Amino acid sequence: MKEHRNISIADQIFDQLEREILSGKYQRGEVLSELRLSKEMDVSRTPIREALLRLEQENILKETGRGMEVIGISSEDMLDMYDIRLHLEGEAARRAAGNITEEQLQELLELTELQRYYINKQGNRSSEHTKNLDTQFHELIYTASGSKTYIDVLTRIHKQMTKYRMASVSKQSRALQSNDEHMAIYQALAAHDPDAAEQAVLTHIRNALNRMEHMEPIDS
Amino acid sequence: MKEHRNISIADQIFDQLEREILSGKYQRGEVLSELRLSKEMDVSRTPIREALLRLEQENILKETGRGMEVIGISSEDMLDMYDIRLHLEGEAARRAAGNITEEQLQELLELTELQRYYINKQGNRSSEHTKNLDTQFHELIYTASGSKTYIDVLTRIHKQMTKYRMASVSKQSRALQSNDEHMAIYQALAAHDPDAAEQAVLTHIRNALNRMEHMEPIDS
DNA sequence: AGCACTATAATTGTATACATTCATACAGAG
DNA sequence: CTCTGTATGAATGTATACAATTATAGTGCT
Repeated sequence: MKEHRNISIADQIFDQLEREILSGKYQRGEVLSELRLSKEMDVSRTPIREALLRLEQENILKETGRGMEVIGISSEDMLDMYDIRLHLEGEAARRAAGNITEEQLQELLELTELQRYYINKQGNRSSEHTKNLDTQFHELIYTASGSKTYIDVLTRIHKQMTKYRMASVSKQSRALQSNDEHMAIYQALAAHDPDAAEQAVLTHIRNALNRMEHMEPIDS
Repeated sequence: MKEHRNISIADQIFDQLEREILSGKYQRGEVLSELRLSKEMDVSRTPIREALLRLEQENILKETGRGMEVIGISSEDMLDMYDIRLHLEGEAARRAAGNITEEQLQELLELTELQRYYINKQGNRSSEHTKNLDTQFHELIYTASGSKTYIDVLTRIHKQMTKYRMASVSKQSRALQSNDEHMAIYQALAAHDPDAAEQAVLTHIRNALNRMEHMEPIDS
């Protein structure tokens, strides 16, 4: 089953810009101009414009009248997003427990183990890898829920949260705790136990919220 | 306080297309071509393309490889959306009960009474008016919740549901029951009672779900 | 020195031209 | 009659040209 659409330049630019914004290359408040980006990337304004438009719809950029500004997410917004995840992600996990395939379970386990490896390694971009793996872990569970609507809503929210979390440092001990929780989620899903999966996910989100509230944002 | 952005042609086309799709002018499965639309509306492809792109991001259109197809929402998707609303809209109502202004309450009451008028009138476009007022009613409550995140998530979902609901006929008796429930929600909000507001909203959604499951889709 | 006005530069919004892909229909051969 | 190949048309994707708005800096006047 092949995709019916080739990867366009606009798609690639969208992915690239999203990565660069979420990873902090473009700081909060910075204004991106179409012309500047098109010169930097050596393409015309058209695909750049398309990519910026999509990023605006994802609440990652905001139109200001003279360019697209990298959105700042307030800590209040962040709390709301955790709140919504607490209301939705347990149900998504319940569904995933019933639907997840052996192949998906295998991938979930690999993501978890790889994340642990990077946390222990403590290398240069280790923190970035750790967070990317966290995103892949949760989005895989959303996918396994089998519900297009749940996938859409939760993926959008998780992306926005990533942008905020990227701008913070986290201690190794907390990262290890989070990784343990991922393993617990994996085991509940591997046992196809909806109740256990729901509880493991809710515990993980509550703890993540707690960890965030005790984190110091970096200056940069 | 004026907006910093003028209403562009692309914005207008986006609004117009969304209305036309949600109201059923373009049927599910129909493919919209940029060139055709640009001729019909006598503008260039550029703003058309931008509008279609935004509609795609709202899950109202889908890229097919040879045009944008009007998305069909399955009854399964519809159930998921009700499910998510049951998980989120109670909390939004709780918050609204605390934040809603007198002016918003006044508007809520007017929307409710106007809706009752149209239901009783049973005119030509009465059903369309009724549903538009329903949308305005719920979106006003989302706004009153004061949370950008709740507003975004719930508004998106409610829009998609509207598209489905527009394609169904509903009996006058059920419309009146729904309107009664709106009035109950209004009264709970007017009393600034979070518990009552949550319960009234949850009851309304459960009943709406029930009403939908007993509805006959029109053929057209 | 300060203020106002003008000119310029930068930016988005829109139109249009060009490239490319893909489906479809038609014609010709077997 | 069927299959295949080609040509044509329609659609998107991209580049570029043009219009209009706005911020900013500079200059001249008081």
